[in-house]
Amino acid sequence: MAQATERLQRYLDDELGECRSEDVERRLDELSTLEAGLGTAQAEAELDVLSALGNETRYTLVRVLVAAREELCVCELNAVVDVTESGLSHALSTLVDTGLVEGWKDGRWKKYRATNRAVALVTVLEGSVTNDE
Amino acid sequence: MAQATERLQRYLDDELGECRSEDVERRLDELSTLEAGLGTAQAEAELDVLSALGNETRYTLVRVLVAAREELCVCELNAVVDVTESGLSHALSTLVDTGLVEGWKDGRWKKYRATNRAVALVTVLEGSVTNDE
DNA sequence: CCGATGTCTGAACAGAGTTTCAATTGAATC
DNA sequence: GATTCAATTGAAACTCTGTTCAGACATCGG
Repeated sequence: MAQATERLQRYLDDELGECRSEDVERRLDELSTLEAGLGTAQAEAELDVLSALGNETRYTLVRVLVAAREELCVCELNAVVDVTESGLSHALSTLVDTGLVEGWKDGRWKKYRATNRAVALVTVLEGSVTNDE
Repeated sequence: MAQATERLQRYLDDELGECRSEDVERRLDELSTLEAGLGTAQAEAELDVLSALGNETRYTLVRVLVAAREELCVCELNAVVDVTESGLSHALSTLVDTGLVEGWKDGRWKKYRATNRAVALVTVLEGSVTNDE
């Protein structure tokens, strides 16, 4: 870290023309402020959501549920993904934990539907990734 | 899968009152249509974006770059995350690959800034996760 | 040129995340 | 109540990903 700070000093020296150690301090402060931004707890929650979606099985499930615009039974979802029934159950469980999906029992069947959060994310993602690249 | 199809038949039987094998076929078709939705290639690209963001180091970098609203030097980003210089480089590399960040050389320094895609995603994510849960 | 500095790349290891298997729970039917 | 069926749970096996280490490449100043 000491090494890195020296490099930052040289960089700021380049940028500002000159640079005292107090300038380095200030910049480090600014950077940690940026990092703090929203609370740590929230950032963690967001990260959980992202890593939940960042898996083929789970993302497929979410996309299907969003596209369906209605609840689907586990036995229907089973036809959509290529995992064991148990694997499907695990996947749905973490999706529920991250608030991307909600499920309830209906007789001996269990149904799941996408939450608003899931709809928002999938929508933005599709819109954002369509454009470039 | 044969087992699963039988279950789906029983389910549709429950739902529709009665159910022929052609009804099962139709439902399976509908489900695979939902799954297909947008092209496979696009879904893969989206998945890449999500798994790129679903990592603490990379997500922190993106959040900082989005919050900064300007380009930052690698030597500055190094102060924000807790990885080796090499690790930082790898992280930035996959972010560039997924179109979340763009970088260019400026003399002997290298600068990175968030893309519109990154801004859109982080914004929605923060908005969506703040509300409930 | 030569050394120093900034950043990147590839291979290897460690660790985390996914999937499966086996066993269990809860609900419906007989 | 016993049985069947839908779905879940926990643990184990396997896979994949993230990080580091070592070395390479490019740029700048002497």
